Amino acid sequence: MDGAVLSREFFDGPVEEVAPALLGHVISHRTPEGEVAARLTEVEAYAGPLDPASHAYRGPTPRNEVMFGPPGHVYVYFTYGMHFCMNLVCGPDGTSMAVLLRAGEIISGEDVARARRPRSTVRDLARGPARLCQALGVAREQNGLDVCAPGGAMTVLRGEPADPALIRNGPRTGVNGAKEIPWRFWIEGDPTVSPYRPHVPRQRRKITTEG
DNA sequence: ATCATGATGTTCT
DNA sequence: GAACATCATGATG
Repeated sequence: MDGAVLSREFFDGPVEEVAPALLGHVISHRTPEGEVAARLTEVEAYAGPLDPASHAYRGPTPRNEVMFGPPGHVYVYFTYGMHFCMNLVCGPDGTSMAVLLRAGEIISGEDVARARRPRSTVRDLARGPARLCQALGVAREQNGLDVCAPGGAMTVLRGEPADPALIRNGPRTGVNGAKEIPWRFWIEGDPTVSPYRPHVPRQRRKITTEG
């Protein structure tokens, strides 16, 4: 790792091309606790207004506004009442494409990541989108950060790009709409890639058939 | 290894 | 009110 930050132009393109191109590069986040870096092994592309699975499908809202801004910024959202997930915004300002970072291998700051996820094995530290955010210390406060600024708290560093022969793609994990769009990308054989789970509708908690 | 389930609260309708 | 780009845990093979 030579410390070079990926340029904003890298993110300023079609999301289905940027997403696989990110595999092998490195997301790094510095906090007072220390710096943690993860080599990306699994991502998903979301295509804005054309994509029923995208948070931007129904247009801008307070939550998704950074998706509509310039590329190279982080979109963080809160889900299931307890987890954060992070995306990198792609495409020109005014469009709303983004790449969900789903999994990675911790390559530096492992002690800090382990302190944040004390019950996790090393392999599972960033194996899943919410785990990745936890290991990196990413939450609401990081929403909107620019990852293309050298010296910034959060950056995407140039790593060894994944061998194209090892990149696989398939349907996105846990999404309801547009199940046929095969925009999950991962590095075949890497142990830190998360297990695929199809979408399951939540059953209603309370059933009041009696009384 | 797989499967089922509960936890939790924000966001949009 | 319903859905939600999930995870940890415990049961089972």
